Amino acid sequence: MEFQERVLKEVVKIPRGKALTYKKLALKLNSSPRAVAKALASNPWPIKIPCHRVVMSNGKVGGYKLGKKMKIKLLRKEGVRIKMERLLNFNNNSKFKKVR
DNA sequence: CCCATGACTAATT
DNA sequence: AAATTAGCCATGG
Repeated sequence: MEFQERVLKEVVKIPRGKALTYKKLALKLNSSPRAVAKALASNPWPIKIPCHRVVMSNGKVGGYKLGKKMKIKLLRKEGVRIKMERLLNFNNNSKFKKVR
């Protein structure tokens, strides 16, 4: 199974209004955050796959194929609160970052 | 096969 | 607190 496919399979599991970091994805896939990011950057279906729910480990939103503006807009639309490109309530150790 | 390139991170300055 | 630096690993040339 291709690496990118493994990444996307995980990404689709992220619930609405929540976010996962590149790092956590990488750990789960025994890879590196950079490799994960690269896989998402070449995401063939930026609409179908919710890759906007993958953020940086420091709480900043990180990049997006269609631009940060769009990424933030999508997250906000799902109820995620963001200030200065940074997610709020980014302080828990649960599997997914709970926001809202 | 070798090398450069990132939607990144952690440690250091 | 912001900027640099050194690792990271899948991918494409």
